[in-house]
Amino acid sequence: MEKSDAKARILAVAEKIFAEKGFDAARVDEIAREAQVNKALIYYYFESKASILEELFRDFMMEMMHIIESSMEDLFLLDSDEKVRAFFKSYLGFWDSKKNILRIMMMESLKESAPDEPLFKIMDMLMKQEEEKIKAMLRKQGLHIGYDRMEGLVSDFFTGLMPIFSFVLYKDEWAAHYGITETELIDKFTNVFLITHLSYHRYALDRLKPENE
Amino acid sequence: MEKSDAKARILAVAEKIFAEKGFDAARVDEIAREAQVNKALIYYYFESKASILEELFRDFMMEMMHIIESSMEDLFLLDSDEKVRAFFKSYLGFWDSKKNILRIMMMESLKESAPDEPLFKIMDMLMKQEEEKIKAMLRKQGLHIGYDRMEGLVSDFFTGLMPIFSFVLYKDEWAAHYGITETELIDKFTNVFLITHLSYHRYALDRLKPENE
Amino acid sequence: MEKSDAKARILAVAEKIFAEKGFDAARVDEIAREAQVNKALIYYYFESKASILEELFRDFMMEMMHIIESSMEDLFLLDSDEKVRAFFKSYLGFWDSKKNILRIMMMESLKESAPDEPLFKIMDMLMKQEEEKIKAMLRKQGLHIGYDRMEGLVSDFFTGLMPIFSFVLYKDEWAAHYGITETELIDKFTNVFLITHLSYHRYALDRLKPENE
Amino acid sequence: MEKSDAKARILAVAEKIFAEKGFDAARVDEIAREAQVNKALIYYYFESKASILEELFRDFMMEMMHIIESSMEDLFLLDSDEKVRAFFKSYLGFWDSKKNILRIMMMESLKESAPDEPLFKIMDMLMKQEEEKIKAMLRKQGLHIGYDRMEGLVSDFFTGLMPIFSFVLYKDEWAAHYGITETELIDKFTNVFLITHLSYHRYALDRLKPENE
DNA sequence: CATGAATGAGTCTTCATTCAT
DNA sequence: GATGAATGAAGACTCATTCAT
Repeated sequence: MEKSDAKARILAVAEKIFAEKGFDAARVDEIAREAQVNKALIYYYFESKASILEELFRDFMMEMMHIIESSMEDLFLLDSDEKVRAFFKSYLGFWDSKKNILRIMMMESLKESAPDEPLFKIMDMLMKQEEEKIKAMLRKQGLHIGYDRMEGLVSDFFTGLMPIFSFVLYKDEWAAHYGITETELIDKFTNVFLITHLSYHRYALDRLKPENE
Repeated sequence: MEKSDAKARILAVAEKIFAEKGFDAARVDEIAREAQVNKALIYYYFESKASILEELFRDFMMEMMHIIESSMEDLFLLDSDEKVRAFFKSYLGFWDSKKNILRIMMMESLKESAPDEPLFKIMDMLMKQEEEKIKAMLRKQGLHIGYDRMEGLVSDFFTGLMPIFSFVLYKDEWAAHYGITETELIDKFTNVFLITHLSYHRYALDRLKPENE
Repeated sequence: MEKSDAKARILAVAEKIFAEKGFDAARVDEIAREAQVNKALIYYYFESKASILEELFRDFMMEMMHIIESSMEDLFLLDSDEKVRAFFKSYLGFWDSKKNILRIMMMESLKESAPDEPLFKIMDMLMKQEEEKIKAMLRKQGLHIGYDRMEGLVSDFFTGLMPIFSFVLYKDEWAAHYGITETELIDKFTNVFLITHLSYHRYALDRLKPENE
Repeated sequence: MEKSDAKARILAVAEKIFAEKGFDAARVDEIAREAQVNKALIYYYFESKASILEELFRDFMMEMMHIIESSMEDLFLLDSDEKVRAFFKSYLGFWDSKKNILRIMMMESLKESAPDEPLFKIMDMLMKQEEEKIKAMLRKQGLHIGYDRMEGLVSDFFTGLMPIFSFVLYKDEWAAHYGITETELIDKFTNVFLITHLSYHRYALDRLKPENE
């Protein structure tokens, strides 16, 4: 039940072109040309241009779900700075590999007329998973589960995910604009992210400790 | 040299519609209709649909320049938590008032084919200003100007501006999605932002102090 | 408030082409070409191909209403065979001048998925008018208004209007197929129609007369 | 040489869909779907969409020929009103069973660009048969064959066949529109038709009788 | 026979832009 | 300034038909 060659090509090319010029500026003709299929074939596999986008999103969500369920180690249990940095960089790499779909998603979600916000769906998937880890960790450390869940969410979204997504999406242009190599940029961002975002987790944790009150 | 009424109306409506559906999905007809002007009049004032966008961006940049030069107090010299919070909230309010143009800018800048990246221009304007403040502050405290400028930039952009921009752009949907009032959401974001982003500034500063080595 | 030249031309050509090949087989391109207007201009004046048809129908109905209200002499009060024949022929001539729209209407109304049946609307308009004439006539002759209205309707539609419409629509081909001149054909049809359809009116009338019971 | 199941299904479904939306608006895809055959199979059995229509017409004509030759009693020899009415109703029932193909035929024949007019072919078949009956009848009654053949044709087509066809094609909508049951409608139409159309036959016959002058 | 995939040539409709007044 | 009309060049989508297996 693999996707046919042509269909897969259409999806791949559509993803690329949507990312390049945005959904609305993308042309079905161009997708057909680059995917080397007859334009009508696109409509054999998809109801409309919009439904290509939907399938792209759906596929991505499915993949995300599987990945999140199966792996995604716990950032906060890594026991050395080195390990934390290494893990974070591989995490960045993961999102970097999803760059195109991420870009499309963000462009679409910025429209005020946008629908149910796939961005939030990702967030929810990510959080459900993290929550369990945090709970487990807290239990191990003998702490009560009393943290401010909503604030955690706010932090993870706006000062966690958003910096990471924007980094992935802007890093190339940034590197070019400010004359810095990608490697250096990744290093600096890693520094900065670990200091900023992780300081929230530290803070949240501190708030829970009995001797802290 | 004030903008004529009609022209101003065109710009205002265009900004609204571009923000709602994105530049490419916006229709000149719709702009004309909502602005209550004849479609041809748009072409009397503007060369093309794209040049409406350009003027919108240009105007915004001009305004930003004036605002930055004239005001923009120094977040880091405010001497009480209360004052810092109050200032930050008014800062959020400022960006909130620029929401539409920000939205358009982000949508456009996410296109891989995007041009000179107005986002970076804003960043540059903001930084130039901050830099001077920081230098002044450092001088006053007798510290050498030796901090990692690029890292500061990375931090300010990815963990400062991006969280703020995304907050402004997503807060309504977020509040709706997670069932929280806007006021509460602003509060929580303020908490989180001050903890995360400011911890970088603290850290950067610490790195400079002699006794810190 | 006259229809602009171009719009009128579009309507005229559309009527002709719809009649020639049917609505579905008619091509907007062809209408544009024959009407000597830019194809896009058609969409400046009309929402869609279908709405050209609707306007054609609407205009026709309006015209019918006016004509029916203002004129339409009473066939049954004409006092000599000659006059009846002459009137009937001019009546035929009237429908002949509406041939195109009639043709389109019939084609469309034959579709099972057809909507509110413009054919019946015509019928209703025609009947409302005739009814009054009949009532007046009966009153003058001192007869009770007791005729079977529904049967009258059935007669007028299926053995009155339908023969007339089909005559108008098929007469040319008929004349060609059976090798007869149009004039002769009209004569024969007039004979036949006056014998058949009018015999119903005579019969209905007879039924009402007291001595007839 | 029976039609294969699939082929028969294609023909049946095509007939239904052509009748519903007209030949031009009917889609080969839809025929395939409803007939539960692969679209390509349609092109195995038929050269083109048009040739489905042709086969439908051809089959219908064949059937008509057989029916006409074998049966079709003589309406004018039935000796009581009751019998005439009963025969006429069964005649209506026959055409009602051919409703779909009739509908298609009429729609197609209304196109000005229509070809050889299957409607006239039916007419011719019907007439050839009737003619013989009439001749036989006349001979039996000792009358000369001197009637106006063309006028008879005109009558049979425009005030015989057309009312019957339109009755069959419009009766459902008519009943719905005028709020009458089908049975009642059939009764009324039977009344009306026998009065109108048959009065022509009576008239024609009268004209032939010597004592009639 | 049967089918999933593929395609050329449309077909309606849209849209930014321009013209004439 | 302002407008109704006009237009070229696409744009998304369709459809009868064919191919390969």
